[in-house]
Amino acid sequence: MIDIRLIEIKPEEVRKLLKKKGVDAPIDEILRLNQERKDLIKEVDSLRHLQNVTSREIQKNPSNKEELIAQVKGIVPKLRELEDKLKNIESSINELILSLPNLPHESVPEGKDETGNIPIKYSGSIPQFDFTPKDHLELGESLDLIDVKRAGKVSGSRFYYLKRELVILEYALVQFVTELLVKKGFIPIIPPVLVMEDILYGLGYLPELEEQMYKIPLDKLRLAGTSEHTVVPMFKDEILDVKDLPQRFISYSSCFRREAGAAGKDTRGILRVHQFDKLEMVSFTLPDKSWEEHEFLLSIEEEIMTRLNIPYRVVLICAGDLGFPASKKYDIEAWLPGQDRYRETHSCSNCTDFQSRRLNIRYRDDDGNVHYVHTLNGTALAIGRALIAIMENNQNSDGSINVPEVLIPYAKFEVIKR
RNA sequence: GGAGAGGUGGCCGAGUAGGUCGAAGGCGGUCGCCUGCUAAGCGAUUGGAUGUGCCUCGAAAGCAUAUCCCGUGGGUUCGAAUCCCACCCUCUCCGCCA
Repeated sequence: MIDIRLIEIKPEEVRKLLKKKGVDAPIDEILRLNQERKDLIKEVDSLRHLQNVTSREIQKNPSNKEELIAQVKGIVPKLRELEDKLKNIESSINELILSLPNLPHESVPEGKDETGNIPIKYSGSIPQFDFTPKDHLELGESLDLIDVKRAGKVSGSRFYYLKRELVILEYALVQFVTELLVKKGFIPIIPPVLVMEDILYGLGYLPELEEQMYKIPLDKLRLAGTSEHTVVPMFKDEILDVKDLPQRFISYSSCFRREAGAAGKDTRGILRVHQFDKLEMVSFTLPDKSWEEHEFLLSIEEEIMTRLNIPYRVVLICAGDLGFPASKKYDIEAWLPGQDRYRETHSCSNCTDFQSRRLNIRYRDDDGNVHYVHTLNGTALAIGRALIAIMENNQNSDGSINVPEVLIPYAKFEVIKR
């Protein structure tokens, strides 16, 4: 959530930045309510003060008891009334502020939607085949690595069975990435995949992703769409020690997405599915270190792609296409020969203090003062899409697939063939 | 799922016939003193939120002051950590089970 003080001090700047994100913010309404709130607090506080003083007097001077009680009883209804009013105003303000997305960073380009995104870097060489490359499903089915048909029978569309070497390759990827990140100081973690709804409101993903998340109504729980949903809120309502920052996690979990509104889109294969496994990086940092951290997370994503030898490009996401809590975001898109184009495999966001403010995650600095941390998250590897990229980029004319060199020590085989 | 216990400050832990309790005591932390250094010892200090005033161009920080916070939300009362209700969570035992 945006700091209301920032709105007070620089209302026009906030308005402008939100406009960049395509949001027409009710700044004036917020300021008006906030003034009303402050006036009410003054009134309520002075009444309470009077009440407290009188109550103490009753205790000290029991002789005047009856009279004093009568006196206080006079102010109680008024106080109740003002308190209710204050509560209402506070929740109105809250509602308004919570509906505002995070402010975009100055380095974020203008733009309405994904057409405004800017590729800023290309890396790796696109493989040249002297045959028509197959897509991952064709490869996967002929090698008996992917079974979408039977999954449809059991779970419906957009589900799949991963089989044989592809399973081993998933384990290899998990180990490869986890080892790499642990070496860099990340704490490996396997989070719960079910989340309480309140937490998702705190993260700013509900109600935004209402349609996108699986719901378990009986228990008011949701299936996490990414482990960001469960790792970031770990420190809800906590005050961290400055010595523990930055704190970095590499999380491995299944992710669940309803893909509502994507009907008919990417229906082939396992590119867009309801359930997939993902390794996700989450960082908690000092406010003045988060931009540095953002670049650091991106650099790790690039390192992983480079070491897997997957051609990719980095895309800077424009203001209009940023997620609700993100102040700046990079995507990485891998080259997929089966589609003859780049497709998103990673994303990396700096959410600044937007989530920590909502979740009340703070740290105490060396002077003992308390501030909000910054939170960041980035895909280390989305297993399904990584497998697609590996299969399609490393295929041979006979339909076999070469295992990327870095994975061979983990997978213990070099080629997938029948 | 059945039965019971409990949720207090960074931690441990007092506090229920309602009244200066934001909260004893201990540990830990910080700062002093002592010491050649460390330990011990001695002394002091040690939560968060919100508002207002001073300060500032504003914010932050600082100082002062008021209000709120003893799992969460309501209620009773002049007054609640203490009484009542609802909810959440934790623990123990039994049952079931990957």
